[in-house]
Amino acid sequence: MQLSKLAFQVSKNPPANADTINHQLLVQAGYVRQLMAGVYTYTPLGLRVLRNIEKIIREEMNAVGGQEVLMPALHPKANWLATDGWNKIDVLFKLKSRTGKDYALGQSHEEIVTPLAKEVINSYKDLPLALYQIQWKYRDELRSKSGILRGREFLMKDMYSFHETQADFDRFYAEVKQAYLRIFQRLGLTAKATEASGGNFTEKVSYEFMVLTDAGEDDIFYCDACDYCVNQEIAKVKAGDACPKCGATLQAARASEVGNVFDLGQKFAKDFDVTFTKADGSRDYPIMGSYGIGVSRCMGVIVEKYHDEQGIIWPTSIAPAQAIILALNGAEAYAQEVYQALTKQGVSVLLDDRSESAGSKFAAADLLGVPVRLVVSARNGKQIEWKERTSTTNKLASLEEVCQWLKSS
RNA sequence: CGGAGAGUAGUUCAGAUGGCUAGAACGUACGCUUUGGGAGCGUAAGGUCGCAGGUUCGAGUCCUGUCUCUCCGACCA
Repeated sequence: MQLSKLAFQVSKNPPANADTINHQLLVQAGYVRQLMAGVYTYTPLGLRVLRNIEKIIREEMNAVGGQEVLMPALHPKANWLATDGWNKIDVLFKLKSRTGKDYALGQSHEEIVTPLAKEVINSYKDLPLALYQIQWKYRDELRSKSGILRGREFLMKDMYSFHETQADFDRFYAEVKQAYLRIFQRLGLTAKATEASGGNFTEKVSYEFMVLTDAGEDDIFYCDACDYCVNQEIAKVKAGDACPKCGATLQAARASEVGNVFDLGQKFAKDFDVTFTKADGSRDYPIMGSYGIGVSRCMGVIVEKYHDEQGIIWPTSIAPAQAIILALNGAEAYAQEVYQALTKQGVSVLLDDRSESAGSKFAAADLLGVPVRLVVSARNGKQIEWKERTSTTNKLASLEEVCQWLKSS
């Protein structure tokens, strides 16, 4: 990607009306554009980040046996009447066609996936089944806020599993919980599996995956010594209390929920009359689970966690590129050469070939937050200056060395 | 939905007590100069001052309504 041809460029001015870090930096760096409160466009570079996050999630979901589908976002009223969600869920967006028919926009997909799964679940031999998708969700929030952290439209990975027995569900539930922790770790986030209420979904305890950040909206109590963590909304403890698991002192913190897992029991299977034949010939309802990850919210939380005065600092795993080449004056031709060589080697690299001053290019590279900055300058001959975004020092290297380092990173 | 702040050039903003052709910086176009931390000089384009009413000889400025954004709250799978 050559910056001179890029549709959305970095801006010298931070946007007005953006108080939250992720909102401010993502807009200023040109990763997103706001259409209205809680609704954003992802630009070519922003979309790259989103896709990189998706890729990690897909790998882990596929690894636990999830099969990807893409369900509709536009739903008929009937499915939401079946669970009474049409009346009970106040964040459900409802709309009417010009012929007077009622529709809903998907805020989650239990009402769609359950009747869908009914088609393929006949026998215990068809279980377990896990379907997932990565899709836009719509929620009629009273107030959306904090940049891309709480949108009325947001990208979510939602998986739904169906099981023959509670034991099999418990096994899968634990596997997904581990997969989630791996996903967040790969995204550069330290997520705490937090006990929380099941909301409208279930009476049982659910787990929310919380990342500590002041930009979040949840208050949690957690233990530094072990993995105990509980949402304040159901907490029977408080900060300063002894951890019920290990006895250490509990801390209070603000956090953002980046994922959750729910034990749905047989509620939805019963609502949609999904049954299967067991080995003994009797019929039963499958046990269901649902598992969400806020993909776009993750992107926002990552910016909240990884930035400095100069701009964003993307974790390498999801950065829009591995490196950015700055073509300083007198070295434009060689910079092109380096860009072509690295691209040919499969390295994802940006080239700042704009007719900007050196200072402007340095500032843009910092703001964009690409992990490695490669300065190509007449002053260094064929040597390339390597500097990591997180480092204050740099070193000179040959094109071959740079290529090796990037390919192994 | 309650409370607070804000809507003026592509962007960020300035425009006391109402007063003539509404300004700046950045960005953009052209020319010259310049090239290691958001360069300099010159020229130019770019605005129904969110929208709709009203008061007034005269409204970006005052009044009413309305829309939108941000923050706090309520709310939140």
